[in-house]
Amino acid sequence: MAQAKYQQIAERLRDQITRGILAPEDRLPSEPDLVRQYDASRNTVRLALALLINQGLIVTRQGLGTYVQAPPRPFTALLSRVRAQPSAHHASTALPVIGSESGKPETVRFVVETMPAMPSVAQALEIEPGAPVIVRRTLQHIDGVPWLLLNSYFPMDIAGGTELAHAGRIPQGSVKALAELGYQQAGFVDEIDSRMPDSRELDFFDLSTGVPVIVVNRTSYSTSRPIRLTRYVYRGDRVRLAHVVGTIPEKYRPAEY
Amino acid sequence: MAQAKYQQIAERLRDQITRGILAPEDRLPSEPDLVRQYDASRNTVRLALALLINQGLIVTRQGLGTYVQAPPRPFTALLSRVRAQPSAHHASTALPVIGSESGKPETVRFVVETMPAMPSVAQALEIEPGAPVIVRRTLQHIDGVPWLLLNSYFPMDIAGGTELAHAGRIPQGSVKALAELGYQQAGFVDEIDSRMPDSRELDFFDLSTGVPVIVVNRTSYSTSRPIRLTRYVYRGDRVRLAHVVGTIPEKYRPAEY
DNA sequence: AAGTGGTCTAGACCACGGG
DNA sequence: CCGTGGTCTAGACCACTTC
Repeated sequence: MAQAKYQQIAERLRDQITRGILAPEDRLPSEPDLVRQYDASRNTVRLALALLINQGLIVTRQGLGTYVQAPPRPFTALLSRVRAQPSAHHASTALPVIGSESGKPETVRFVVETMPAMPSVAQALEIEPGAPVIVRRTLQHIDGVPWLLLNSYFPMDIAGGTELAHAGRIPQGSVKALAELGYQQAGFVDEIDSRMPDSRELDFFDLSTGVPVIVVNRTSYSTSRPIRLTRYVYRGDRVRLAHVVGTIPEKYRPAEY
Repeated sequence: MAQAKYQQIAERLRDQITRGILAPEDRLPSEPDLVRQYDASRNTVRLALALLINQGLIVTRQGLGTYVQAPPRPFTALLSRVRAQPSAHHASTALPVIGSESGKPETVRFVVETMPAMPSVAQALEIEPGAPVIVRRTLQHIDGVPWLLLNSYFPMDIAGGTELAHAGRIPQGSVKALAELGYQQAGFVDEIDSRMPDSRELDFFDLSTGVPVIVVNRTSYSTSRPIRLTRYVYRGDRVRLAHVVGTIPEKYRPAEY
């Protein structure tokens, strides 16, 4: 046998999906049907389905059936827009959403707390691991869909005792607040990763298996030191990052540019 | 029962990994051991392990055992470096690699062909789906590790019959080649997605389940029209994208900036 | 040869969603 | 109620790695 039976079944089903024989939203044959169709045990059929689930091609709904996943990507977060004058770079709390069809992000939860720095946070902020940092956490929905988990980390010696450590919302934005504290932002580095969600992210985004998350780690610097780390976590199935450099023809620009 | 048994087993094992009781590279108990330890059937144990595999936490090696996955991320691709003068933007065939430890990318395969445009390509280039486009395909390794799948698509009316359609390597780069054809690049848009790999990508990168890919779609424009679509596909477990804006302190800059 | 994970079977009961 | 997917069991044989 060249290939395992469950892989053959998965391949046949995958073919039917990519060829359009099974269209998005269509129901696959039930598991007992597939057992008869491919002369396999139910466990083998489920192994085949698990492969397709992990590729994000299908989803199962208990009591209903198994369905071809329609890939929806309505939200685009604007990583950065670069034109001749770099002073125009935004640096808001969350990356702006572009595209006309989606609604505005709404914050469904917001907390400020002090906690010991995780290793990755400590490394970015150049402090000792476990040293206290101020964390501002935001959960955001768009049109009722959870789309963004946002954590901002500030070194204790910069933000301790300031409005960053206590205030709920900061109207003028934390970049301005940092500038008023004497830490003008001179630049930032974005590091973009993709990985599978942890249990917290799985829970908040209500993700099915086979959906990764996109993580943007934005480290902001004054002229001499790191002053902030902002970590954006997006669901990979609904969010795409955009990044515009130079001049592009007018008609290709999303409305909000 | 509040939670399925296989989920409880997975949770216990996940705890041991995150707490460091099971360190990276450590071997987990064998499946028969776990069967005894948790009083479950082997299939249930394997369901638990499948969860952790899909989160990228462990890997199995037939005949050897199951091991805690060490997360290696040695390669960083530079998406864009933005300073005061935006003319300094690179626009090479592949995004440059930064960081001193990794070797140089080597092209292991390179082909040029003409084929009908897939819908996503047609949309980006503003041509009819199925219309012919010229595709330049590159596979790249770093230190023997496959890291990049790169496809560049050119509209037929621009690149047809030119060196872009025939030549092997283009020494001066395709951006310059396009400029010599009268299509000076005025700007580009990057759209960054994350998803699970398809079978081609799985095969080239030799990925285990639970590892997503990062896709960068870079559409380049002249002053009036799209002139190129370049699609970069990176493995999510070894590659991170970087993006630098403004001025950051010298010591934080990777060597190649 | 022995131990590991990979594949497969046959059957059971449960939980959910809809008529 | 019935059909759907979700969970679980017990046992079998195969393929790979090491000794």
